[in-house]
Amino acid sequence: MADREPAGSPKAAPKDTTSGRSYTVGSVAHALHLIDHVVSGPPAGMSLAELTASMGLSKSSTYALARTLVDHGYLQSVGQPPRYQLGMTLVRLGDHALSAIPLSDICRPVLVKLSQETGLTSRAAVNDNGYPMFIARVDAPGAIRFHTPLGVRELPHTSSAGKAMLASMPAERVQQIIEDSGLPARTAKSITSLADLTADLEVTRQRGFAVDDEEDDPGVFCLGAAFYRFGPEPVGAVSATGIKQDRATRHIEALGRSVRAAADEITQLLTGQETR
Amino acid sequence: MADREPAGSPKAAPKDTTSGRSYTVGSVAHALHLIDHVVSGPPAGMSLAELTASMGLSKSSTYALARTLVDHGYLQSVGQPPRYQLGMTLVRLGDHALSAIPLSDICRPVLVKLSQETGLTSRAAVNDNGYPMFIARVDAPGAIRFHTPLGVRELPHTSSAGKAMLASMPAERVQQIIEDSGLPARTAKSITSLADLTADLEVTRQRGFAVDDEEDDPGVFCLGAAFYRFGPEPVGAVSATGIKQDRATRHIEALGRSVRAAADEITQLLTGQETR
DNA sequence: AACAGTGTTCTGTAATACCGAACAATCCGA
DNA sequence: TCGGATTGTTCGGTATTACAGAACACTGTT
Repeated sequence: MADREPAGSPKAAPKDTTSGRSYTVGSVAHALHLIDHVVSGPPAGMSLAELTASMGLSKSSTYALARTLVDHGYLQSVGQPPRYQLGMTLVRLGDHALSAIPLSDICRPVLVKLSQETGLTSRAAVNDNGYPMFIARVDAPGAIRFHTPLGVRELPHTSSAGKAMLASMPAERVQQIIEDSGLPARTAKSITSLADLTADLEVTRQRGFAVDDEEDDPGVFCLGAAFYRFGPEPVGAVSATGIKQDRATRHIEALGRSVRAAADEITQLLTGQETR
Repeated sequence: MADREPAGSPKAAPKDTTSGRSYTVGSVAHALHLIDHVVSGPPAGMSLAELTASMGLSKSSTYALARTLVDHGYLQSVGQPPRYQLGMTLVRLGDHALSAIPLSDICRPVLVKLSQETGLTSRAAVNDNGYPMFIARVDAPGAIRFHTPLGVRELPHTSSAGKAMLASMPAERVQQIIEDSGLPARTAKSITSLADLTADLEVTRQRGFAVDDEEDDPGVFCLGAAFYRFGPEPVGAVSATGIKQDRATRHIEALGRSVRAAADEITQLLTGQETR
């Protein structure tokens, strides 16, 4: 998020070489921002005019950037007048990047089973310095599609996967992680004090799984459990997500046991056989 | 495919402003090529020195490009000395791009069933001007992992998905597609003449599914069937992939019926309910 | 220790990414 | 049917900056 220009001044800061240089290529940064804007734009895609407005660059420059990205398949322009949306190259690269994480392949069949058992959307995350970074998702057959994209990190203290991982870490490490992330409130129910968090983690340990009761998203309910390979530091966590009102999320104990079992199965797969 | 430079001349063409300008941003193109090199490099990642060698740029320029990509999560540098590999942003973007294609969500459960029935890796592709562009993949539980990334196009005449789609197109349209793609031989068994292709498509029509018998990859066997929405022009195709020698690929008729049934089921889902 | 590799930082300059304006091609409502 | 407003595309000129090259820091090896 710490970026160069908030697209405020049209002429850009002329001499920002104050102290330390940044060693980044400006036009490339512009291009990647362009992609970001397409992502956060409407699904139908964005017109050049819209992109130009959001970029803070001239029309012709935006055009050249978009052309370059289209030429390489990072964007595709559909229709006439063209609307820019994400291209197939990104699908290819994302798939490739995912396949480099053997964990995602290992987790997927387990998640399929978990979703069948619970009727919920189940996901797996790797431990990214205390943050859960999601690398696999399996939607339940009839379930509502959640907006839970892969490749994103959630907060350690508001997600069930995050709390599941924190619960099996020493208090010192938890504090270190929270110092980095802070305890921002995502909803009214979010945990915002270290004392509350440690209490919640203690409950989590005794219960065997973590609960996120509308702490990250209003109306969304999550259960999570961590899995391991060697020491107590968790490798990652699985989570099951549902709507709070659904009857499927009533029997928390039973669902929690399923999540716990799924995590244990992944632990088994990781420690039993060699990953490679 | 029509690209600027095959990275041949190290200094690039200095004055290519001969007739028509290209309207592309050079440094962005460099950055995307850098990503390409990381993709085709070893899974462990590439060092800066290796990248510099493959890029035809100076070390410092390559460094600046890599830094920029790392800053945005397109690459990640692991270890010390750093090795560059694909980053999580690409996972996020790829997932986002895929989710913009509703077909992929519709196909996945059908493919799961198909893989369970056949024990093969099953995939779904959309019709991209006659080329099959793969948007979903489900590996069979115990199956060998094929190198079949999503987001890539296969050739119309060497893939079972491609031939399945061609088989339900008028001869005129087939010819038009083949004029674009040509009939390059991927293996010794590949079809290389239009006469052979039309004969094969006729067999495909009568059989109800397409067969790729080591025509795209030596030792790899594929069955495919197209699915539809409105007219006869297919929307896409499903395919099941296996190793030629496996006993699983013996009973071609039975497997073909499963593939055919899966495709029909998708057609049903597409025509029955509204996609959106 | 000296060396042969790395990756990182620095400076000048030539190239080019950017802007602004003009052009073309649509889609409106009048 | 016609303007008029909006879109996308093309075109020079100039100031910015992306680039090369060399110097620096760092690590492991002979």
